Amino acid sequence: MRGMGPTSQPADTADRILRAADELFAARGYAGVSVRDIAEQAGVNKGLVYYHHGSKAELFERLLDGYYRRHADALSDGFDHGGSLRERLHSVMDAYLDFLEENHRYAQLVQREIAAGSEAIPQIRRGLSLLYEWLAENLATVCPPDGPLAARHFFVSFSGIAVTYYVYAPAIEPLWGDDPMSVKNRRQRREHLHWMVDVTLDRLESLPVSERAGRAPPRRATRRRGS
Amino acid sequence: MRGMGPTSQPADTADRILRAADELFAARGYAGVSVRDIAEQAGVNKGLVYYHHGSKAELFERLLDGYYRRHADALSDGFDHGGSLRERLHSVMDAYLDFLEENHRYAQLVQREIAAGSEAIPQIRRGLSLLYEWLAENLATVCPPDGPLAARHFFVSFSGIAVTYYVYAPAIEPLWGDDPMSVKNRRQRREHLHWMVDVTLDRLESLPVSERAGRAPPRRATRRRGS
DNA sequence: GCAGCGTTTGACCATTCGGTCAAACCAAAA
DNA sequence: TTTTGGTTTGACCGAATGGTCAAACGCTGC
Repeated sequence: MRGMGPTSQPADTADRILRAADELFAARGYAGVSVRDIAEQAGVNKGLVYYHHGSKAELFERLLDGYYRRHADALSDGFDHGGSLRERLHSVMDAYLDFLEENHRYAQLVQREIAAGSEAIPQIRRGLSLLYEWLAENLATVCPPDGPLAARHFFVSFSGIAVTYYVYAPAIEPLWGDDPMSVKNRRQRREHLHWMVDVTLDRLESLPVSERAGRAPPRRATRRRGS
Repeated sequence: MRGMGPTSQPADTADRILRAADELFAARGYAGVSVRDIAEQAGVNKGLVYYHHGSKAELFERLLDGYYRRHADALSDGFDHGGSLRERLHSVMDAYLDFLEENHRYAQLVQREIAAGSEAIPQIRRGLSLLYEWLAENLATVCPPDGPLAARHFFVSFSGIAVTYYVYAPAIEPLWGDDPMSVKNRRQRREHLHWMVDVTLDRLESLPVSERAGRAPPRRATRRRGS
């Protein structure tokens, strides 16, 4: 690695560039930020961006790699808690929320670039995959394998529910007339999500066994769109 | 308006440009698309983009305006259904899903540009505001005014849960090994969301009245993050 | 036929983009 | 002191960007 070189602060410069890129990419998206912007934000010569990180694309990739590592670490911390299914679900939810609160730029950054082709962003897919497979495995005992109550739908719903808050926070604020990222509101949000997990799990556990394994999911009180 | 001019197809050209911009902005984001790209996609001279729509920013604004109108129309269709609270909630959910299915590019487009400053995108705020105020009003009888079960949290959760699917569809596909936008899966998703509405409403309606109005929300079976 | 007018075209502009490079820099090893 | 090698700088490149414009086009009413 390029660490601890003879002069001033080599790794420090590379890191300042990375942090500047983090802020700008999250705020304006990959295409919305120029290398000049990044260099200026980092207080550094533009050429240094290429010296330390190769290119704009490679810089972006390194940024995502760092996030992916932290994401995977945070989730696996949540995964290897023991206890009942309910306790494990709450552990993972908390781990996910911890990660999102400490890396809320990640959610914005990913969210901005994911809508296009996810082809070019394997880190994101791998990150999602971890959570998806864990959930599919752990919900197998209470969810039917197919239909609207299959684990894969709860994966989308609960990861969506968790991420949405942090991604849309700047848009939510004017609606609420209150800062969604305040300590009080973040704690309330956490309680809300745990309540949702409990309510959902309660209902799933109360399903007749026949409806958990069969292909015909419960349709009670649901309806189609024609009013 | 500039409609029905003497030559070839005036309004048609403006519309083709708008449609091309729609596709490209949704796929690559505002900054990721050049006016040349749009003109090429529309099969039209670049100058015409400026002739018909003024500038890139103004073109984008018109696009959002059109979506906002359709969004507002779709929602108000769902709003003025009668019946019980439960029936009205399902109507609005269906109206919202109908809109998202017919305008899935809107979700991607909005989602891409909302994370930055929502300052410059008043159309988006107004669109969200319609749904937020309707929900806050209609949930007032079953939700406490504050705390983790306040209507505003359910607004974020359920709009998030609904939108996420359509925005992340390209990223979900490789995970599922199945196309989330297929007819079968979209119908399943709809049933899943109605199930979530029912489960949530059931629990809210079973809350003791004291917990619906008081400032202390129920904490049963929820926990803090330290495991 | 001809004027009038909305539309279309392609050349053109200044600016910014991602990226390169030779030269200068500077602390530590010799 | 001189050499060394990782680091920093500013000038520079071709391509692409958003935007402009005078000229050409083509239909309609006269």
